[in-house]
Amino acid sequence: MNRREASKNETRRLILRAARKLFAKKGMEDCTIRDIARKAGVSPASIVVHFKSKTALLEEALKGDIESALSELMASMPRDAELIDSLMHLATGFFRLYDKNRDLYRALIRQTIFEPVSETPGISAQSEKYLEFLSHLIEEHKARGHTRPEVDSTVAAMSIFSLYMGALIALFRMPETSAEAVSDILASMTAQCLEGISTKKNRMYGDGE
Amino acid sequence: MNRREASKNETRRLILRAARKLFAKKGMEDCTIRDIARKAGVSPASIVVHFKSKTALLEEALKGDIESALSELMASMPRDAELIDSLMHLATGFFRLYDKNRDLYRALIRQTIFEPVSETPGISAQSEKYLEFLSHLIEEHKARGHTRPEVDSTVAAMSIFSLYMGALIALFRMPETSAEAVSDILASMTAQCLEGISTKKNRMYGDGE
DNA sequence: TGTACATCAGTGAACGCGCGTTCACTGATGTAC
DNA sequence: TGTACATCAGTGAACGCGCGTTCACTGATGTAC
Repeated sequence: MNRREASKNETRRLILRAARKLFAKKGMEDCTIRDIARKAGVSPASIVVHFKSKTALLEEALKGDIESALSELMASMPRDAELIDSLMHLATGFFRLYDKNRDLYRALIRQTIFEPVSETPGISAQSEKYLEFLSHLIEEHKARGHTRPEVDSTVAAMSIFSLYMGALIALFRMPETSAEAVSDILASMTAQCLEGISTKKNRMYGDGE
Repeated sequence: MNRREASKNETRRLILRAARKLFAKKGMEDCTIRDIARKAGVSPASIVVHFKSKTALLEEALKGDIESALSELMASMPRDAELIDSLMHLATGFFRLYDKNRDLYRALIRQTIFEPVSETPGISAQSEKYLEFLSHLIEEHKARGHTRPEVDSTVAAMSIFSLYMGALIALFRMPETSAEAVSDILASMTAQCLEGISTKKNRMYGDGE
């Protein structure tokens, strides 16, 4: 690495450090690019050169926390547990993370969730990774005979992710509700989804059993 | 009603009409409050008096379409159908509505979905109404013996709504994907959720049967 | 019914703000010879 | 190794834009007597 590149990275690092502090302290809306520039000791124009927009900067600023949370959660997965327990381990872990600064994570998710995938490569890659992990988890349970063999694990992963998103919306929409309460709701929904809603005689499974 | 009130309503109506046209034509971001004021023939300040913000104006502008779509869909529900068919009737109906102007509905949902309930009374009331309708639908199927009696219909309604939201996110995130394709994905997820994911021996239901 | 006053919807211009963008520039660093 | 030039990260000031807000105001409408 060049000296030039090194100093570029250093500037980037300074900006990110200032951004993390200021975002955490004042929230997304209440701090400006100029504030962050001042704190980082760089020019506002420099921030725009390094990061496309304030949203992109927020994305980068929080990326590390999200990634390390995900790694930790994956590493601390309960072994040989029921599927519901594994899923709730992951979900509650994320809720706890978001609960540390709801406003900030709400801002992040609101800005990114409805954007075309191409606009938010960072977050998209993380979601994709998470979905794949869920999918593998289900395949694993299938191998152990705990999941119906005719279940498409990709579809199941998307379903579980959707339930998680539904709970996340509830978390952000109801500021007075605790993360634990939202976890409990999600647990109910997930359990129900795993067990099924229709009666036996109305189900199509079991044909091949 | 006073003449004063009548003229107030008329102004409001003029603003909404102009807003609907302009929003539909240019999208949320590309038209300003001043544009709408000009088209409506009123002062920009007048819009702010009538509506709290541009987002609130968008909400009001689209409210009618959403409400009438919901009424129509409820009225045209297939009678004595499978639960999955009823659910997909509703979901595809909404997807078709949103697909008429994805950018506009994306803007609406993005601005409202993560806000505290108190900030978006209009949309919140509509979601609430929809959730209740789903809940009743499930109770109905329970009475017909097609839904497991121990299923909590409120939780089930939230689950189904979450799956719908997940599909909606997909619709907005993937501009090149058709509404039909998203409907198909949702159908898979919903069917799976109704039938269950875990194997029989891993299920807890049937204790009381 | 008529008059005198109060109310209030709407006006239009101005304000301060943050945003992304632009631009000419500086000066350290890299590179070709 | 030394020199002369090219590159490019970063600067700081300015721009135009849309936003919500403010303000003194106008004039039609409502109301009290």
